[in-house]
Amino acid sequence: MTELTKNYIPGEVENRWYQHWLDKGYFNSKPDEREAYTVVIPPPNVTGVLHMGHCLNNSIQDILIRRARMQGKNACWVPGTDHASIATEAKVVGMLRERGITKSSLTRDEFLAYAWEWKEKYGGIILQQLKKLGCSLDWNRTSFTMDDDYYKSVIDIFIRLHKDGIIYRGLRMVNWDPASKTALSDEEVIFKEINSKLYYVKYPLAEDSNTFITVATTRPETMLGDVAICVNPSDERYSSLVGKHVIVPIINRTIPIIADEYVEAGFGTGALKITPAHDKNDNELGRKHNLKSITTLDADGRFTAAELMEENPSELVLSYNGKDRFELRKIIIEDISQLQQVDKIEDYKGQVGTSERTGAVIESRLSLQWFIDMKAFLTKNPETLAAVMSDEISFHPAKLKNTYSYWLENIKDWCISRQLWWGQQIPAWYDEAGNCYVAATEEEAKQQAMSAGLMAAADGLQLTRDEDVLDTWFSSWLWPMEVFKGISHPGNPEINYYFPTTTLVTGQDIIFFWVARMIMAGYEFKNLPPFKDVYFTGMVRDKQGRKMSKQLGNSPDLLGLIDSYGADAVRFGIMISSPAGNDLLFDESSLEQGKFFNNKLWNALKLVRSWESRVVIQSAQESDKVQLLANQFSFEWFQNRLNEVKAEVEILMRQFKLSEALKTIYSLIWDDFCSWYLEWVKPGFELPVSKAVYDNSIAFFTELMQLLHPFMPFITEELYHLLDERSDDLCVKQFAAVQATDKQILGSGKLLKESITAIRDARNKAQLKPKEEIVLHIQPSDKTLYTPIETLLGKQVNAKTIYYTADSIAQSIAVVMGKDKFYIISDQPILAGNQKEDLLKEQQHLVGFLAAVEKKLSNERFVLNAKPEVIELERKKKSDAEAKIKVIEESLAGL
RNA sequence: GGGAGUUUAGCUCAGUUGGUUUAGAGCAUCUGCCUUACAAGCAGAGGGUCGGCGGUUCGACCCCGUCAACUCCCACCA
Repeated sequence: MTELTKNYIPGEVENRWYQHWLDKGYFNSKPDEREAYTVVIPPPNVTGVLHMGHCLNNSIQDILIRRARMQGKNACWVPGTDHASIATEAKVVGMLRERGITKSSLTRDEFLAYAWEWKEKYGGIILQQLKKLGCSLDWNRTSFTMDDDYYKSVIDIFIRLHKDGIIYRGLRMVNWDPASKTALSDEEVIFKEINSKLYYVKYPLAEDSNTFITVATTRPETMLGDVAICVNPSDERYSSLVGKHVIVPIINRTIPIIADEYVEAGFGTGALKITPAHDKNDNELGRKHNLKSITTLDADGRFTAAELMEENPSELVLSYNGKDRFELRKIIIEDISQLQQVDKIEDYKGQVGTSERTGAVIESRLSLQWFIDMKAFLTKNPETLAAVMSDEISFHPAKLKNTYSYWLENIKDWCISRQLWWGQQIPAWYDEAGNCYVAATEEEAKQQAMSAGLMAAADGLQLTRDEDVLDTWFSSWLWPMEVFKGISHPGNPEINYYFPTTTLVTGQDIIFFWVARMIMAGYEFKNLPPFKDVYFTGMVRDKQGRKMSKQLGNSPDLLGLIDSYGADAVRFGIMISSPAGNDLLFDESSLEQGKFFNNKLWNALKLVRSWESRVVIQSAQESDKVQLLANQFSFEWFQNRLNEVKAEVEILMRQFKLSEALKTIYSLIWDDFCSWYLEWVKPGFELPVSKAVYDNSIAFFTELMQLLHPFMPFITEELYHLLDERSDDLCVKQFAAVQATDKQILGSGKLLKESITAIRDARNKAQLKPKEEIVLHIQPSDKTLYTPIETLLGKQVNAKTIYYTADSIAQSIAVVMGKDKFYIISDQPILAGNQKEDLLKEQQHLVGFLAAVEKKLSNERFVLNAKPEVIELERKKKSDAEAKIKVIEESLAGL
């Protein structure tokens, strides 16, 4: 076997094994007779690069998938990317701008050609980066939400839902992003608190120009679209004015004063200006009161006087043309100030909606868009809510069920059209009269038109296709189905086998965007839940709890981290500090811990491997029966610890407590295996090693590597092969069934560890050097407990002889451990140290404890009410405490 | 404005239906060790009364109420 380097070097190992796994096709899945374990990746944006969030998310998925693969399941993890219409279109537009090309100078097809070119060149870098992390994705299945079949499926679904009346087109107030010039769904709007101003503007009464009504507004730039002033009907300040009129400054339009309960008398001046074209609430009020709507801002958020022309606008008004809304705000306030009609300006903290993608302040804008009637959809698919509430689909953490149900119960219609080119183009055609035909092709649309009798002949028929594309989420809600062609080729063997998928791992931030809609889609199109468990990860933050962001520069370079620590260490670091369902405070020191762990494994390997050349059937030491028994004890104890931990890990994994599971394995390896077991069986310097010790140690080590493999795949695979010559790979090695544990031997191990620690502590305090041998006298409460462990105890505390005694030993260091006592005799002068002080402290503690127990037992209501076993327990506590106090008192008397 | 969650050692978190020794882990800290697998290490140690108050109970970190702080989600009071 090869010489082992001093330290573990991850880089070369990781690339080599990943390639090997690929070559062997271990990640590829085909339907077979085994149970499927299916995970579909939350498709990252095709424009994306790997960041900490992906790292967390995909590490978790890989752990689940690898473990399932090793548990005899047919593990299938599907990779892919999302076309991300807004984000990608913005990227492509930016790229074109750099080349001096504007989008408006291109035809749709030309633009799309550039977009595809961009996608082929830069898209999906992130998938390559996932390989670095060790993700065991089935690359043959890589999907994209704009693949041909996928595209067709989205179109098909649109047509289906339209036919069912679930999709409709309508003129509504929508969230308008002036930066990307498209409508957005409510979920894409993020409200942010900003410091703005509240402007108090005086509107003179038409009936009496000396009287004013003052209106408080944050948006004076929309003033030229005002069509009424509204007050609360019970507001006495204004009751005499309702029904009269005011004159809008600058434009000099005469508008009515109306009353509506909607207005809160307490806010501002209690008078509200109504601008139906630019505010959602105003729009509703406008409709209620039959007011007209005057648009003054265009799609770019710039002023337009187009709808004001019939009012013969002044030069001043015309000069506003083309001014940006924020610039206009300043200008208008200046101009009204000139008219002496600004009463005052106050600072004001308000919420504004911003675009999730571009960050631009959202405008409410009246426009013709496509919607999904969510109420109708959910009435048709009540399982969407019911399945989650009944845990047919389990959320982890479960608290998100509340969030989910609240959203569903207060749902609004989903605006699915986007004024973009990159995406699935809406399959709707319009004739010259404006009639709409929804069909897969223009031919079919024409047929529809003709059969509707609205068109005389095909020849003269001019149809134009809807320019818009569909919301990205309208395609990604089909992801778990269409990656198996479940929509484009329903009933195919793959969808039947892999769907419903097993577990979805995703961020809490897209519970509405994606998770909820996938569940809706699952029931609507397949009548099945799309997955059984959903594991929601929190957000990755920095040490101080701040979000990772480019501006703060606190977002680490993941590939750089993988280079310097190794992928296993990165996975370890991120998983160990990732409590289920909570945000993760990322700290590079946890990666360091992972790296140290790698090194610990490497050193343990070096130790065990160094024995290889010294193996004998039975060592000289072992000819001694005592040594043989001691080794036997070590084997049995560790085997049982291993069984115990395997069972614990099984439970933790079922509960999705991955971080806990990793901690448990980490401690098993570092503490139980390295610190205890290996030290127990380790032969003296350059002494031969018995075959039993060698074989068992290799076998245990191998099992540990297998248990750890899902979390740290590379180093475990490497060590698996370095521990022994193997023809198979750990990656696909199947777990054996978990065996029962022997509580008695675990108890003995615990006693051994505690005894060792207690005696070492006493040695430390007495300043006895580790090399100095001692004689140990044990005064046990039960000698039989010590016989199986005495040899190992002696070895670990460097005792040359062990005696049992019934009496205290003079000239010794006494160690009290529960009801047992140890006496240490050394050739060195013994320092009294703080022995007495420690014993007194312990005594005080026990006396207090005993008092509490006695109080409990003398309370007759306790004896009357508590369960018998609890009372029994208290009695035992009492007698134990008394025994311990006695031992301490004896020791104190001897001092 | 509504809703949810959190509050346990310096930091990050466990703590299963209230009763097993007046609370556990990792990291950090302190002490002693370059002991031939490992100083990226070894052997030890200290540190919290479980956010405050009140209640239920024989018994509360755990259940109830209340107050406080923090976090998140939802909701366009102009």
